[in-house]
Amino acid sequence: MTKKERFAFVISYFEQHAPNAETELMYDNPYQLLVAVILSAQCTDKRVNMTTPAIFERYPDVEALSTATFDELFPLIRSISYPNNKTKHLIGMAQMVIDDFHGDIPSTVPELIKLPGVGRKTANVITSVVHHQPNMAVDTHVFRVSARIGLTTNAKTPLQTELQLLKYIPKEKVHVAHHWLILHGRYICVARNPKCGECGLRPACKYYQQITKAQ
DNA sequence: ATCCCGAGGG
DNA sequence: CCCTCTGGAT
Repeated sequence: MTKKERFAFVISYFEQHAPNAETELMYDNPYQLLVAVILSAQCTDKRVNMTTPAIFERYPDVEALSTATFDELFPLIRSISYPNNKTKHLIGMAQMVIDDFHGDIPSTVPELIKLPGVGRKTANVITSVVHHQPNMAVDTHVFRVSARIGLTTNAKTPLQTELQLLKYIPKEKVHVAHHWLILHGRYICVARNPKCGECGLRPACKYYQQITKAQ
């Protein structure tokens, strides 16, 4: 099976059997999405969603967040990963948006990456979800699932995965493909003991071919 | 013990 | 390239 055929199978499969999410990041606007994605690093969506309502109530917009103090915000973030870093990042992000971007959340990857706490993955999520730009955010799920299936070969960094995926996924499908891979990784192609028995991608999956061949 | 929609710094 | 940050679920 060529790589092109593999991509075609995966895209076709997901178009007919789109995975549905049990929990997803909650947000009502770009500001809330940016905060939620910054908080989501090495943390489940469910846990992020437990913290964001209080944050959005206390800091309803980026200007309010820019005036927050560390001691005020920290307790609201205390129960998720890296609360120290994330508290500093959120306040720094809000201040930079106010000072350097006139209070508007930037809409391009190079601008977003300048914000504290915002790396390539987060920038790709914002531009993809909010502005429908054909950018592929590569998180731990997309990285693992793509490698297992064989959509990527020898990808050692998220950037390599991103570039290899963009080469074969039509631009208009990048956004939805990102979501497919995330959800597939979260519920089926999990890191430990992937549920190959429930996976419809078996005919196109390199990992499944290997483990069945080894029997 | 390993993983979760990573980022920043060396 | 590496390391550190660092809480909760499984």
